[in-house]
Amino acid sequence: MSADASPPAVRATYRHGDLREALVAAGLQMAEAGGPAAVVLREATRRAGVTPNAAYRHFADRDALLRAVADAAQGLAADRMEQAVAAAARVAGPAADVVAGPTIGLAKDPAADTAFDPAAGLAADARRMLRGVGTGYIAFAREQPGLFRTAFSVPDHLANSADPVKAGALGRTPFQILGAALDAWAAAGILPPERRANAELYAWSAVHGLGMLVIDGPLRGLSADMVTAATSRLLDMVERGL
Amino acid sequence: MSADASPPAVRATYRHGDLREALVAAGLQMAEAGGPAAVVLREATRRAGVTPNAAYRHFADRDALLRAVADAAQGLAADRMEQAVAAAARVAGPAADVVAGPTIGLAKDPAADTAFDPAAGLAADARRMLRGVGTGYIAFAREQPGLFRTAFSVPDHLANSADPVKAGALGRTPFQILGAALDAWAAAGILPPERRANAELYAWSAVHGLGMLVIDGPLRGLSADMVTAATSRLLDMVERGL
DNA sequence: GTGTGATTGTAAACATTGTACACTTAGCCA
DNA sequence: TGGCTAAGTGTACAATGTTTACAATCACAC
Repeated sequence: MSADASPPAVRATYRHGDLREALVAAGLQMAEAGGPAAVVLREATRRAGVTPNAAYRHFADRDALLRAVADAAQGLAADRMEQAVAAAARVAGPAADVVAGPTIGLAKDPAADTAFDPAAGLAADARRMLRGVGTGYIAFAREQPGLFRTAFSVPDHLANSADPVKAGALGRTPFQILGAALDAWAAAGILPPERRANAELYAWSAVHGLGMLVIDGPLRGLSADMVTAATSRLLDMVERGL
Repeated sequence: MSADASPPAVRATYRHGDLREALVAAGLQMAEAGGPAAVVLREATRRAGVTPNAAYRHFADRDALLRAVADAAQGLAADRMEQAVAAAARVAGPAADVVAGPTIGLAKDPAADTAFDPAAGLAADARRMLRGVGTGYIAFAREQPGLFRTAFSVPDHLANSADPVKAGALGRTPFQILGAALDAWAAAGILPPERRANAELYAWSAVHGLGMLVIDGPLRGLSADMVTAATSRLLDMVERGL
């Protein structure tokens, strides 16, 4: 806690330049270290080298600041998820669409095998994609518990799930990334149309629940290996049950 | 916020009698109204008719009080779950040998049963029980969002999941109630033994995730019907995927 | 250029909170 | 009866969110 990143932030000009951004950035730092409760308005202004009240020119109150920080955190979560999805796709290699790692046996049509059946290829891709989404989500929860809690336990509405302020570098929000994976499932024919509606909720619920329980719920303290295994098995359950 | 339950609580005796209990009770009230963040130590002492510092004779700090409140809230959750489990069992009709309540040891002699296929009866009972657990959990989240958040998002360890202080009136903690339902699944042969281990985590994750998302996550604002439907479909997924 | 008005920041102040330290009261037991 | 000790009180302090009044600056029409 001694030599922190930002120096007292002495500022020459009267105007800050982009105080709003600076406050959110400071908020992210604090959220990273201590979750949503650690996002304190005065400290944010301090780090921005500004008087406490200056924050009120950009945010109605502390809660508004916290929400902005939460949105930014969701963007970071989206980045981590995109990364995991990309990694999962890459694992497949150039040609082989063989199942990755812990994917349990769920082959539908035993006729289709390696390369010939295009539908099987689509299905394998879709499964990989969804696993990537879940893996990335849990990875973010484990790697950045403070940001995770900030991102996903600050009250918000479903209607805002696609708000661009929550998007990652690639322009998609976590919810949209998940939705895309489920669309892929539907397109590949492994998710019956009648079950596509609201499937986000179920998949998200499962993974979000694990994330919360792992980082600050009754399941805290599980070893990394246990969490990895649990994630894998949870995803198995989702795949089987969707 | 005007005429609150407890009068200023004027006290004749110097000793309070059971201050600890009074503080937890006050904390529960506040948690009910505003979640964990609303549990404020000074206000609790105020409601108990006592000086702020008196609380420090019973709790190391605000966090210790909050944890005690969370434990009590888990007990209330357990009560709601037991109720739902019992209701689910009752639905089965008088013939069923379903025993609600804390009875976990299932019938040992499969011969004795009303239906023809005893195994099928056991399986149906087990499914009903698990659905009851999930339904009760979500019902608690919806009926008491503040208590739910307090109960299940205050950091704790898995090792404490069976701590009697978290138990409901029937003596079981939420985790134990869930575990009993899964035991019933295993006993009925609908949960392969190799999948029984840690199955609590997956089932809990799914339902807990839905609970969190519904009450103060991105899914807040869904109508009651939508939540009911989502709960049912989520439980379908769990049943299919466990 | 130069006023003029809206933006953005500052100054001072207040109620509330968690918590430490030193004290008092009263229940209990030898 | 006397004293030990648990349980409450009083005072105090630093920190936080937030309000109200004021000052500096930018931006732009003239």
